[in-house]
Amino acid sequence: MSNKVRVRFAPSPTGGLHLGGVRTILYNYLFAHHHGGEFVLRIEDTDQNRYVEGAEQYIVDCLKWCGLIPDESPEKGGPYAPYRQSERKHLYYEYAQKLVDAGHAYYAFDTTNELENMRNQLRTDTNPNPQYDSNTRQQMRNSLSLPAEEVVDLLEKKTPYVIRIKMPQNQTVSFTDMIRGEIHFDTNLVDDKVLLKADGMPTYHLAVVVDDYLMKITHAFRGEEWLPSAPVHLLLWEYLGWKDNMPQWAHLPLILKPDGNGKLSKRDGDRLGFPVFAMDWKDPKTNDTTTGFKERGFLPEAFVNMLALLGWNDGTGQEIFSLDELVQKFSIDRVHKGGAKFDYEKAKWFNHQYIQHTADDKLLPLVKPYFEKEQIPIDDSYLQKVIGLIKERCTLLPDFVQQGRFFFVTPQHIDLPSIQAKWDEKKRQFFESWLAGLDGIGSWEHTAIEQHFNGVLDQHGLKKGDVLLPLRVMLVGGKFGPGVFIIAEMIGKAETALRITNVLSQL
RNA sequence: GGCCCUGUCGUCUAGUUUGGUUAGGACGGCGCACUUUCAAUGCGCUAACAUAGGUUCAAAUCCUAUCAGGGCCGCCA
Repeated sequence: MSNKVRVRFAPSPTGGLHLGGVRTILYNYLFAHHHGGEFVLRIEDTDQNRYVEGAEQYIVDCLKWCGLIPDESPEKGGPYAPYRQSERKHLYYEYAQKLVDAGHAYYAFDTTNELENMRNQLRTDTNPNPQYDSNTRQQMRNSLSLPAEEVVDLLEKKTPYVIRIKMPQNQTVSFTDMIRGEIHFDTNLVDDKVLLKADGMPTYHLAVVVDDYLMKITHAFRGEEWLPSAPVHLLLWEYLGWKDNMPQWAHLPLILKPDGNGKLSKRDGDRLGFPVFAMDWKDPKTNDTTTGFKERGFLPEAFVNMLALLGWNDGTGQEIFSLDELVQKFSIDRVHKGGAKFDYEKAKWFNHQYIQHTADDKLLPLVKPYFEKEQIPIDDSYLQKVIGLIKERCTLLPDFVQQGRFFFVTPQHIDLPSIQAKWDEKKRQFFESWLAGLDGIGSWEHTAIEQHFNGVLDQHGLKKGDVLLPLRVMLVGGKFGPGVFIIAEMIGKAETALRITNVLSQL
């Protein structure tokens, strides 16, 4: 018997991939690799009404960007293919039927309207959400309440029906969650969930159990919002006779909105100005694009590192981990139980850390597109030097353009007021004579430039602090950037002279 | 409303199993230093055991109750 760890991420391809989803993927990946196991991507596309064009490819792209590549997936295949539930449709009926035969499930013929009527009629202040359960099932139209002949008749007439689980009465269903410990449920309070829909597709409840069994999943991670339906799944594993093969469950804490409380949603990101999806998601119906972490200028390594620490830590205080380190150190019992509010400031801090620790030549291809997008003419080796000079003041990739543009193009907007605040004739004369002597500088290199600059300074009886800021503003356009003589060296003698002359004429 | 989950600085968290810490770290904020601007860096400050009762010489840690927040209650996942 093989004990190989097998986990799966099972998204429904209905839109952008949420932060929480990526974290679930990450924990799956880390757990699998830590234990030398396998990580499976399974697409749960059993709801035909929610089918969204391109959503599956988008998920695959996100996984690739994050570097969390599954061992088995729809595109890659594997020994348990197909990995798309819509392509496994034919498998589920048999199991649903088995459950009916064993008396653990039943046919229900109620129409949508009838269900709605039942809920409306039974709704009271003390019971705002009436369920289809052991209390109400006898009043509904199903193979438990109807005479056997009528059921046969309805089936023969091809009346649409669903198959529901028959929740037992007076039982306590328990299991041990890997991060929460013992959890108990009273079966009287759980409803008869639909297992097989009228269109022949399974619901999540049936599909997750059947596929986890068929795919030999050993550990199942999912969000905490699934906890209430756990007893259904537990019972299904038991009724199908697979109890000994049931995976160990771990219900992950939720990622909460930064302000107030509640689950973090795409809307919160729009409202507060930060991404929630991993990558840009363009809704094919509305054509609206929601910004992703990737396009916002995050490094995938930073994004993944940040997510790993949102609910987990290794107990040492270390915060920066490579993916390999995470694989090595991750353990499910150090996952926090409580939900974590997402902190965008901290997320940016991680990215800043990663930019500092990434070599300039690795940064080059990541930064380059942002310059191209702004149609700034670039030379690779020059850009790489610039990157080295400005990286410490860049938090997100687009910051490089903001911080480095003046290395490539003459600034259009000059912060004149900053110069004018302390401007006088003496300073003008200094700049003019320095300009005139520029050709006297032996090699156009920052130490030589600075030396020459200091010499002229002495002749004019000025202090360095008097003219350095004006010089900076003339070359850069504003009060920012690395050492001013290095900037002069980089942009060249002619451009330096040009910028100074230009600004001088405006003063 | 019912059920389930959770509760340590503003935020992420260490510490809870095996009671004894000035309750530690990080982000943020504030201040200082450095400085040629912006950053970066270094240093410092800020700030928490949800509440109430127990048990105990001693409780963040064990027990009880309360409170608060969250999740779920679809032929969605």
